[in-house]
Amino acid sequence: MDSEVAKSYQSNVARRPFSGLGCSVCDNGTCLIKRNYVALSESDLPYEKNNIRCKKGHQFIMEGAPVNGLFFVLKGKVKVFRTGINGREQIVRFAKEGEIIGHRGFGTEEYYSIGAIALEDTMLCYFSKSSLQKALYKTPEFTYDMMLFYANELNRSESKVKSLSQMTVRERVIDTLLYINRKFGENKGFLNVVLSRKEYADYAGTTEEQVIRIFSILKKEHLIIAKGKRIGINNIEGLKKEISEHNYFLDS
Amino acid sequence: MDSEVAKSYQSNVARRPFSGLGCSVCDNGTCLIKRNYVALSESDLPYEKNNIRCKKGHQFIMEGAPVNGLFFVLKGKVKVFRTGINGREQIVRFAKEGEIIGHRGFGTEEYYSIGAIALEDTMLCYFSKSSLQKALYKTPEFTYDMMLFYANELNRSESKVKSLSQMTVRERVIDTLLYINRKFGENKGFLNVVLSRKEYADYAGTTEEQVIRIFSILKKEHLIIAKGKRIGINNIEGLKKEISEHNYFLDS
DNA sequence: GCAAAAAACTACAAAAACGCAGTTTCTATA
DNA sequence: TATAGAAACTGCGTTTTTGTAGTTTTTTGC
Repeated sequence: MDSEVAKSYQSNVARRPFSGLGCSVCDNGTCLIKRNYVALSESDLPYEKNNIRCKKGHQFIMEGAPVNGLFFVLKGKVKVFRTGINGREQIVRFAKEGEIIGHRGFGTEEYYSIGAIALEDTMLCYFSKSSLQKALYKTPEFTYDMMLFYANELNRSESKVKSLSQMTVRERVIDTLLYINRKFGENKGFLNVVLSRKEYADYAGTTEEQVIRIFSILKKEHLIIAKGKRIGINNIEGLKKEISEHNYFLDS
Repeated sequence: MDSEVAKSYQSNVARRPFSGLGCSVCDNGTCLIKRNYVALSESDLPYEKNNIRCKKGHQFIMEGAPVNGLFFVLKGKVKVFRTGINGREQIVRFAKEGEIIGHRGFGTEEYYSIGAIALEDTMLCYFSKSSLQKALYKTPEFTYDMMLFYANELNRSESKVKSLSQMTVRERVIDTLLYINRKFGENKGFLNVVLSRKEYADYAGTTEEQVIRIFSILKKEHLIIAKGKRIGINNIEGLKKEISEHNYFLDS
C-alpha cells in the first residue's frame, strides 16, 4: 500500500464509530454492498453478483455443503440454524433485508456449518468467494469492516452462550420475544414475522411444549397476546424488567 | 494499494490454508506477533509493546473497563469469563501461550465484555489499540488474518451455543474435559492444568455439585481418574463416543 | 366455505438438574 | 509435619424441565 492510501485509510479507520455492513437494491434491481451505509463504488468492488429468488420454506444453504460464496438478503426473512442430535434444530439467528448470510463459512472452514431457510418469499444476492476476495484485497477498509463485523457477531454469540447457560426457560423465551421484536419490529400490534412455536423453541434452546406453556402463562399475565400464530407484545417493559439483570443479548 | 502489492497479497491470500495468529518470545525476551507461524517483521508491525507479569489469580482485564488494547499470552494459562446474574461466572474460553486475549473488545465495543484471570503465574504482552491499528492498515494481510481469526472464533462460539442447549449436563461435562485435554494436553496421565470443580462447572454451564457428582460417576466407570484437584483421562475413546453424535465443539 | 392437515394446546407423569447442609479430604503455610 | 482453611464429596428433598398422548383450534388448499 502506498503512503497516500495508507494515510487516508488510517484517518478513515480512526474516524469510523460503527461498522455497518449491508446491502440494498439498486434501481436496476441488482445489489449494492454498503459499508457504513455508504455504497462501495463498482470500481472498488469488482464483484460478479447473482440475484436469486427463494420460495418460502426453501433451504438455500445446506449444512456441510462446500462454501463457495455468501449471500445478502435483498428482501424477505431467513432463519439460520445448525442441526444437532436427533435432527433437533438450533436456530443461530434470524436475518432480514440488508443482512449477510453465510459469512460463517468465509473463515477457514471449507464447508458450511449452518443451514439457511427462507421464512417467506425472499430475494437474495449471491457473491462468489473469489469475487469477494478480490474486493477484500482491493479495498483494505472493506476487510477492516468485515473484521469488525465478525468481532461484533462474536460478542453477540458469546452473550447468547451466557444466556443459555444462566437463564431459566421462561427468561429465554422472553429474551427471544424481545429479540424478534428488535429484529423485525411490529405491525398493528403484532410481531412483523410469523414463526411456529417450534421455531421460537429452537431459538430459545427449549422444546415446543415449553414455549406453548410459557406463552399461555404470558397471555394470562397480559404480557403478550396471541391470535393463532401471530404474537403481539402487550407490555414490553414488563418483559424487559424480568431479564434486565442478565444485561440481555442485544442484536437488532 | 499499488498493483504490485495487490498481486502479492492476492496470491498470499489464495495460497493460505489456515490463518494461524499467535506470538512467541524472542531471544531478547520481547514478544513477536506471528501469522501462520511466520513472524511479522518489525517494519511490518511498528508496535509499541509492553511485557506484563501476572501472579496466579490476578485479574488483568476487568469487565466493563474501557478497551485500550489487547494481550498475547507469552507464558502461562488464563481463563476468560463473563459475569452473569448473582455474580455467576460463565467461562467463555481458556487460553495458553501464543494466544490472543481481549480481541472481543477490538470490534466496535468501547468496553470489555469479558474479564480475564491468570490461572497460574503468567507473562503477557500488551499492545495498545492504536499501535495495533497502525499495524492493521500497514499490513492488509494482517487485517485479513484477524478477520479469519474472528470468523473461526465465531464458529467455535456458535458450536458452543448448540452444545449448551442440546447436551445433557453429563455430556457438557465430558465435552469440557475433552476441550481441556485438547487445549492443555496431558502430563504423566494428568491434565496439564489444575482447575477447581467450580471452574469446570462455569465452563460447562452447570453447578459445582453437578460436576462433582458426574466426576464421581465417571471415576466409577473408569473413564477418568482424580487425585485431588488433578484430573486424568483414562479412556478418551469412551468419552468421545458419548458425544460423537453432537459433532462436538472443536477448539485446540 | 369446506375438509384435511397442521399446529397449538392441556394435563399428567417422569426425568433431569439443582440447592442445602453436614462430612470428609486435600492443600497451603507456618 | 501440624493445622487451619479451602475444596471436594454425599445424600436427600425440591424445583425445573421434559415427554407423552389425546383434544382443540387454526391454517391451507381445493
